[in-house]
Order: sequence, then structure tokens, then C-alpha cells
Amino acid sequence: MNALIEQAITGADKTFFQMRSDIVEGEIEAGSKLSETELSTKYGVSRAVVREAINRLESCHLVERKPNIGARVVALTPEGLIQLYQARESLEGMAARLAAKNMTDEEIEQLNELLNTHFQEVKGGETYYQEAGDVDFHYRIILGSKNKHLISLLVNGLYHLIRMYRVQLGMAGPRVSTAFDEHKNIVKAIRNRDEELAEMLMRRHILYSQQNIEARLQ
Amino acid sequence: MNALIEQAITGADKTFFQMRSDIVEGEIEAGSKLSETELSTKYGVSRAVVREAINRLESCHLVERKPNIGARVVALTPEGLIQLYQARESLEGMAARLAAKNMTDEEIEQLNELLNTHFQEVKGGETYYQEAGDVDFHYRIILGSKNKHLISLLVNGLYHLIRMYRVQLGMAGPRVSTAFDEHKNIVKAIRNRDEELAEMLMRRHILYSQQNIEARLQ
DNA sequence: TTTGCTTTAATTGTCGACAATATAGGCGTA
DNA sequence: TACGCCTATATTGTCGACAATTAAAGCAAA
Repeated sequence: MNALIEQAITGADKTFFQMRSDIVEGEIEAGSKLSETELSTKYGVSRAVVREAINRLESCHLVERKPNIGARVVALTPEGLIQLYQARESLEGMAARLAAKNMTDEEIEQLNELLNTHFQEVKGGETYYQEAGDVDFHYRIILGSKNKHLISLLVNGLYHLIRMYRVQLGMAGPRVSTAFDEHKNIVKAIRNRDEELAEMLMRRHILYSQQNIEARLQ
Repeated sequence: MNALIEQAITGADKTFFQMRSDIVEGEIEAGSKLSETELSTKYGVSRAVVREAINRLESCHLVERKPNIGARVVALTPEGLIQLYQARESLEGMAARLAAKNMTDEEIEQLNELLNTHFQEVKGGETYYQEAGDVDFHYRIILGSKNKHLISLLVNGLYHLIRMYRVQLGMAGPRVSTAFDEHKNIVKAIRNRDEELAEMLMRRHILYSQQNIEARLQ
């Protein structure tokens, strides 16, 4: 179902995935300090692999490192969330534009099918899959852009941070039907190969989402 | 002059900066394999710091690493350049939009002064400073966005790769006067706090630049 | 009591050695 | 000769120990 199958080759991979998950899920709490020795005993590996994992987490913008001092998990702030959505808006907007240009007819058809199954689930009240479905939708468009920089920046970079905000500030649930309509219109634009419209609709979709979240934080 | 003063704290920092420079300048040639032992003797440090430097270079999209196989400097291809400019267009477009919103009047005034000195240099035929001036202009707007994700993605991420293309495919020089006018109009939009126009003009400016480069590659 | 300095402890940075994996070459067989 | 297998070599991954830097504790003086 999900086109993203990250598999761990080395031990550092495994530790990185584990730590990333723990941070996103809040098991390692936001803003906390990451002690290398402590983590090495916790995950049962040497400090070297913990250090490599931390370096990669820094690339994801999930932790911040200061020389000779150490690494901390990022703090979740309203400003940070807004800035994150601004970056996301620009990148995913361009991704939608390029998807309208570069996705094959077959890929677009599969995207449409995803939307249909998603619709059935929403109608059935399965709000659990709503989150996963939304993520999957956005992933496909990002991959559909076929631009490796956009893919890397979003999938390996910002998306886990977005998920961290979602999980820890607990914002999934509402906005289901309207978001679904927005998805539908985006696919329609992509199907019509209307790059301009696809980008505009994606940007508005993300902007609405941002505003919805902002409203709920207050 | 340049607001970016990266200073090396640890030895890994120094090695990272050195390697990055060597890659961008082409001293370590594009597409070549990076041997950890070889580099550790070359730079006179242990393999651990070379590994850390390589990890950071991967974050910059300057090298690609494969588990148990090793790291290679990225290859410079026409497709890669186009994709790079697409990502840049979206990010810097958003940066210009936010700069129009978030830069202080004083910062805008300084930006305008930069443009004036730049104009004098162009008139005097100092094509050497044209490159640096252009980079400085874009840097200021990126920083002016005050969005840490945009700043990080561009300054620490894509900009060195862009520079690598510029240096190694040798594309500086022409397009001076037109680019200068485009810069002027962008500043005018920012000064008027016209976010929409600032973004549009920046995107076109980068798109023109991309097309100009593409044309020269053929 | 509070401020500043000195000493001590803890953490990060760096190193060389060993283990695991991948590549290259040689050998044997079809 | 060509193909596949096996061995040998080289490279990357991982580890524990030491060095350098920072944070903390204790003491002394105002």
C-alpha cells in the first residue's frame, strides 16, 4: 500500500529508525537533551552508532546539535509549526505542479482509486485510516513530482517533523470532508494536466490545514 | 559584508568545510568515489571525523552514500540541474514572499544599498563581483524570510550544490543587466510589502536564470 | 549571603583496532 | 572459451579507550 519501504541495512539504520520513532511519538520528549552514553546503553549499541543516528536526526530537523555541548530534541512551538507549514506549502505546491506534468496516466488513475477507497472509509466512519490516507495521498503526489530534491526534502526531511507535531499536539480528526473535497479537486487538476491550478489548490489545501491547526492551538 | 560567518569549532567542522570546498570547486571531481581511509590520510585526521564529514555532505546533497558500499560525489547532469532549480524556485519564491512580510524597514534599506553598490560595480565592468553580489542578494532575502526551515534548506542545503554547478559548468558572466533589473523589481515589491508580487518576481527571476543556463548547456 | 575562582566530575570529540560486508581475482568445470 | 564458485583482499561498520572541552561542585573572600 505505502510506496515507502525503508529497510534498515546497518545497525546505525536500525538505531536511527528507532530513535526517530521514539522522538516523533514523544517517548523521548520534545526539548529534552540527548545523552550519547545514556542512549548507547538504552539501545544496546556503541556511542559511534548513536552519534551517527543523532547526526541523521539533525538532518531531519528533529534534533539540534551544538559543538562540544550536545544534542537536544527540537521544541514544539506555534511559531515553529507555522514556519514548517510555510516551507511545506512551497515545496508541496511545486510538487503538485510537477506531478501534473510528470505523473503517468496510470499513476494518476491509481491516485484516483486511492481517493475512492479513502472515501469509502470516511463514509464508514473509520477515522483511524483518515490520517494514514491523507499522508499516503500527499506522499504519492510528492513522489509523482519525480524531483529527487523535493522528495528528499519532504519525505526524509520535513514530514517526520510534521508528524511529530500531529502526534504530540494531537491534531487529527476533523476537517475530514472538506479536506477530502480538496484532495478530489487536486487530483482533477492533475488529471487535466493543469499545473498552475494543481499548485494553487495544493497550496491552499495546506494553508487551510495550517489555519485549522492554528485555530485549535488557541 | 557577507552575513554568513561559518566558523569551525571542532576538527570535524574543519574537515567538513574543507571537503565541501574541494567538492564544490571540483578538486574532488564529481561522480568520484570517496575512500574513507584515503581521505583520512589526505586531511590528516581519523576515519571517524571523515565519516562525520561525509554524513554532513550527504545532508547537503553533495554526496550519496550507500550502506556497506561507500559514498560518491554527486554527478552533475542536466536533469539534476533542472530539478535543483525547480526546488530552488519554490523555496526562494516563498522566501521572497515572507521577506516582504517580515523584513524590517532598515533591512530593506540595506538591501537597496547593496543593489546600488552592485550597480556601480556592474557599470564599472567588475564582473568578478557580479557573482558574489548576486549570491549576497539572494542570501539576504532568504535570511529576511526569518523562516529557519527555508534558511536551513537553502543555505546549508541547496546553495552549495548550486555553486558546484556554477563553478564546474562555468556559468557566470552574462545576463548581468537583465538580472540586475529583476533584482531591482524584487526589492521594489518587498519595499511595497507586496508579498504576492515579490514571490512571483523571484520565481520568474530564477526561472529565467534556469532557462538561460539550459540554453547554454546545449 | 553572595560573588568569583579553582578544582572535580561528566560529556563530547577523536583515535586506532577489530568485525562484517562487498569487491576482485583465480581456479575449476562444463 | 565461458560460466560459476571460492578464496583473498580491500572497504565499510562497529567498538572501547583516551583526549579535550564543558558543566558542576566546593571553597574562599568580600
